[in-house]
Amino acid sequence: MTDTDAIEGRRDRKKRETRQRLIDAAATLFATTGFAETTTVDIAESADVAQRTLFRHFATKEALLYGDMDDLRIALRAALESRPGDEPVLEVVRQAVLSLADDHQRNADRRLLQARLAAAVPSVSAYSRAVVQASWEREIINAVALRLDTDPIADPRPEIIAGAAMSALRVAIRQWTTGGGRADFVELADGALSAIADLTSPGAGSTDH
Amino acid sequence: MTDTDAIEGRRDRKKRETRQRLIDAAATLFATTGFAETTTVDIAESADVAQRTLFRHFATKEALLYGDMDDLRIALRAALESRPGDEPVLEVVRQAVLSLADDHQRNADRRLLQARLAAAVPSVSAYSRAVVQASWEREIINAVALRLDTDPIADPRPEIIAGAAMSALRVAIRQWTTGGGRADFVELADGALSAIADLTSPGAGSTDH
DNA sequence: CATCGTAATGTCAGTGACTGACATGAGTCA
DNA sequence: TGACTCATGTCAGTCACTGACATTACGATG
Repeated sequence: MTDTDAIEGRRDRKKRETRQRLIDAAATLFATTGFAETTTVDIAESADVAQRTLFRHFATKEALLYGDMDDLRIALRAALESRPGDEPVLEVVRQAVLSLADDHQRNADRRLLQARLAAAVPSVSAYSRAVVQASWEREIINAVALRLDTDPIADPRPEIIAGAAMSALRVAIRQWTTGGGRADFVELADGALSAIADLTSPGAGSTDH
Repeated sequence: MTDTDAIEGRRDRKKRETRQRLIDAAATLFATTGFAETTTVDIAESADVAQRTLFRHFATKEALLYGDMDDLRIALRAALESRPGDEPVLEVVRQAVLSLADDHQRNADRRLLQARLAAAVPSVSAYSRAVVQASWEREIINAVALRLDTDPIADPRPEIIAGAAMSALRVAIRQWTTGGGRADFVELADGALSAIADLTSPGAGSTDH
């Protein structure tokens, strides 16, 4: 189905399982005991591995909380690449953001935990912004630059479009989190994204109080 | 001149001086020895205080590197508030970003050091994005919301405009840093900011490869 | 199936950021 | 001068994270 299933042997499977046990153990402990209150030794013991093994799988405690985010970034990239080449850029970005909506609905508990900890713990907030969201932003920048046939280093437009999109996404995530994950993420995202389109067509950049 | 000079006594002055000595000692050591290679004990000794005193002034090692950024945020706010009420929002944001340009030209060495460390050290990058830049972004969001007479929590437009502006600012800072601080920051910022205006008038959000 | 190389994990002993508790001394104010 | 406050010093501790080395489990190869 994907491209990473090149006949996985027992060794690779065990490694992947250990990694997943660590992620799940961490999420459970963070949810019940709190982020700061949970030590990496606690998590390692709960996953039945040595602390050293934990740090071979994850560089930081924060990375452990967001351990399942690589899949999400890959899904985002896939969504960006799957759109027809002549589709308007904003629509491509919209579809990409909506691919994240799907995930949030399916993994609501985990995403809510991450969002709540990001709101409460500075180091988690920093990781979320500077690592997780920045990686999404880079995917969008590259995809937009490709479609505009431009150099994302010299031309600021891809980065600006991506920045606006990420802000819309953050608004949607915040509203979704505030509502306890009960609201329809697609609606929220569409609402925020439409504000970008409003900027690009009417003169919303001028006075209108 | 400002509003924080409510007759500063000797005690407050000494506290401020200690804080400044820590900032300068840290910058010097970071520049000569490297960020990771410099310990907080080194910095404290270089500033002739106890390590405990360092951590009473700054919560983290990263905060120490960006210890002079509060002034910058205050300047940004002042720039946002000083613009006439009927000025177009994008022009207000432009003036605010340009107020940061002034500072970068004046404190080029310090800003280059911060930018270079942010590019090289993950924890510094995270702090820069999630603390420093996020605080600027909040200032812009609030100012834009005020001018659009809208609620920045419910209405996504202020946050999206601020997100686009922050992306433009990041592009300008990156280009300025890449050029060793020799380029004209105002030109770079104007170049990046004009890409926002391009989005709001012509149909740059559609196909145009 | 025995063997050998390799990759994952365990063990152990650090380093260094950061914190709480308590002591001290300088600055301020009556 | 004397009481009071607040910045700082001292000290001991916790915990995230790392390097070095030993060990065990896989997997390929004869």
